[in-house]
Order: sequence, then structure tokens, then C-alpha cells
Amino acid sequence: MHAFDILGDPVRRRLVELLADGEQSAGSLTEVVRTEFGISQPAVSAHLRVLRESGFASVRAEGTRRWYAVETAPLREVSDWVDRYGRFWEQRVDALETEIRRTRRSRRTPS
Amino acid sequence: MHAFDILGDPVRRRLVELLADGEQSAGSLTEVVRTEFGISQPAVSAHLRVLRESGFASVRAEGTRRWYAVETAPLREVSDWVDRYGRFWEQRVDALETEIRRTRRSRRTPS
DNA sequence: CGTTTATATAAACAACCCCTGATAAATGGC
DNA sequence: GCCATTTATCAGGGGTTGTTTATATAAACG
Repeated sequence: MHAFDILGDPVRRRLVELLADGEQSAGSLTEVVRTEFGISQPAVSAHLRVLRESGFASVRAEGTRRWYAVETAPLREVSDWVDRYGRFWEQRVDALETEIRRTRRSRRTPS
Repeated sequence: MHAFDILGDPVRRRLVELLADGEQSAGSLTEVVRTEFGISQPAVSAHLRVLRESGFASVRAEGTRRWYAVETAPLREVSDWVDRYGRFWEQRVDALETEIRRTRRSRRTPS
């Protein structure tokens, strides 16, 4: 399954978004997604499985709990594709220069 | 249909790749994709329709020919998502600084 | 041990997407 | 006007994917 297929599903995108904040248990992920999308626990579990098997997420067992974390490599594949075939480097470079400047400033003067 | 759904299909990704080189007629796009994926002309036409209707491509008529061009805005949506939720800014920023420097150098000394 | 909690798996089903083959529409050349 | 070319659309079938309900597994706890 290609990276774009993985992220093609809105539930999986949301899971990745949630995991961007850091490690989360399957339970808390399920609770959020369950209410937001109105789907069952097994449905969420199936999506977590897809993220696992595609390398988008890794799991750590702790008792009965499963702690999920996002993996960056597959996301890189997506951004690489966009960078390669989206021919808008001009604008993109400008935007990223701004972003880099902003990042540096915030590093110098941490909140 | 979300941007990731559009690019979830390998044929559509390939079409965007081909269009990255510049405007192409439906015919030449069809020929390439037809041989690479072994699908029919109507199948390719359907994919071009999806790209059209999702804003990933624009069309210009010239006689019976249709000239397709890639549109950058929807691709931006994808890269924005990755930038926001893929937490690998450290490496990413470094890589892009390099890229920016490279771009500037090549602007100064055009090939 | 028996029960509860946390998570995964299995079976069945529905929806959707993509494909093909046939055909339409519109332009171009003679 | 007639035929060829280019591209799009339509009707229908098939396969993948996501969902639910029910159940399994496995640890924690009394």
C-alpha cells in the first residue's frame, strides 16, 4: 500500500495528526476518533493496524496498553514526492525561508 | 474528494508527474499511461476528469485537442499537511536550507 | 481463579472506485 | 457532406476497503 493510500483515509490522517503531539495509547486515540467520526473501536483498531503495517506508526506494549508513536520516514516519502513533482519551487522556497527565519527566532527567544 | 484521495491512485500520480514537465495533450498522456498501466483510453479520461474537477489540473481546448496543465494549489495543500503534522522539522529545515542555498547559487550562475 | 479492562481479530456485508466496451460529440481534412 | 481523429461519457460488472457485531487474547486485580 502506497503512502498516499494510507493518508487517503480521513481517520488515518486524524490519527497521524493526534500522534504528532507525541506518543498516545490506543485507548485515547480510539476515544477521540470514535466521537469525531462515529465509528467503533474495532474500526479504529483496523486503522491503527494499517498505520503499523505500513510503517507510519510504531507500537510499544506496556501491560495491556499499546502506546503508538508516529514514524517520520513514510511521511518523508510523501513530502519528497510533492517536492519533486510540484513545480512551484519559487513560491515554496520563499515560504520556507520565512519559516526558517521564524524557527530560528523562536529558538533564540524561547517562549 | 480530499487531495490525498486524488493522489492515492497511481495513475493519477503518474499523470501529475508527466504534467510536471509542462502542458501535455490528453492524447500523449493517454498513450504513456495506457502502455505503462495497461488501461484503456476511457480509463485515463476518467482520471483526467478527476484531476480537472479536483483542481489538480486545468484544461485548454485547441481544436479537438485538450491541453492539460498541472495546478499547484492542491499540491500545496498536501505539502502543508505534511509540514504541519510530520514532526521532523529539524532534518527538514536543514535539508531545505541546503536546497535554498543551492537554488540561489544556480540563479547566480545559470547553467 | 474469576472478573474487569485494554486491544486485536474474524466473519459478513455494503459502499465505493476503477475498469471495460460501446458510443457520443466535436473538430479537421478531403 | 463524409470519414477520420480526438476526447469524453454512459452502463454495467468486479474487487478492494471500511464498517459492524461478536469474540478472542492477554494483562491486572481482587
